[in-house]
Amino acid sequence: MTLPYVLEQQVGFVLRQVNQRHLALFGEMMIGELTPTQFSAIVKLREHGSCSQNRLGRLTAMDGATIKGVIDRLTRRGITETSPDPDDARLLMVSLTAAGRRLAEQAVPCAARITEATLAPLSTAERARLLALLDQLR
Amino acid sequence: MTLPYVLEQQVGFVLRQVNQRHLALFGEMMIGELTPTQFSAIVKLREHGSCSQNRLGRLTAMDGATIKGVIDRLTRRGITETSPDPDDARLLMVSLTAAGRRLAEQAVPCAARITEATLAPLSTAERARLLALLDQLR
DNA sequence: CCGCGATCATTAGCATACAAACGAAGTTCC
DNA sequence: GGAACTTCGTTTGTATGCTAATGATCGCGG
Repeated sequence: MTLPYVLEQQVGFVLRQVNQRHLALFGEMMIGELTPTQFSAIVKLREHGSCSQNRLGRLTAMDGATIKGVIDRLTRRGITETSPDPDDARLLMVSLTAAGRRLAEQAVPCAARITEATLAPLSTAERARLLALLDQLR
Repeated sequence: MTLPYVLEQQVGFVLRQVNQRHLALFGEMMIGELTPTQFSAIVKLREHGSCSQNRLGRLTAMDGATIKGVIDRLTRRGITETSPDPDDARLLMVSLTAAGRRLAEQAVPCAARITEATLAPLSTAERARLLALLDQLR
């Protein structure tokens, strides 16, 4: 006797839907037309000051091809800027512009509200439990 | 005094990474070059026999534009086939081909193993807890 | 039976994501 | 000092996934 396969109870399917809801909330609530990945890059640049493009990708869990597209779009909008590293000709250093730093200041509290909205159905204890469980699957 | 904003502890960021890991496992372990969304469509067609394209999208949590691309690719590979509904000229009915049904039989147990691999770090009780928590955020 | 709103499929545009392949540039080891 | 390996950035191709617009069709109310 085999357990039935119920798509709606599979972790991958549920994960995709939870992610969809979070993405929708992010799209509604975030300022400056920032996407979650663009916001991640900005946060890490704010912490690290300046960073090579690939290293920024590792900090934000994006591969080289993906982070390049993200930085290209942010740079086109004047939020980030790039320059070659004088000591290592392979590296493309990325940093926030002044406008990017101003945007980051406003975006971080906004992102905190988005996290709150995403987790709204859960109590404080449940939120901690969820994060701890997800962390093991990372 | 404000809590610091730690990107790595935000539910959206963790969710994206867990999803990445699941997608990687899916890519390694699934047969027939099926992606998670393609597999979802196949499972639902197997349950429902035949289904309009948009309704299939609702069953699998994909919007009209996305499900169309998925079905186009499956049809191009001979896994699904489409036909107009004789009673409602707006509908495009989608169903599995014989090859699609054979593939579905093998893919479902494979998907069960992928779910198992994704949840491997958790105990049975933890898995149930995680699913219950995620379900509330759907 | 006619208009109006709803549904359906399609298309275009944008933004992730990953794999694979490439050349350029470092690093290590003999 | 040179070969082998690694890292980095880039490009190409494929697959989601969303929004918005479009046109066809359906159902309902008057």
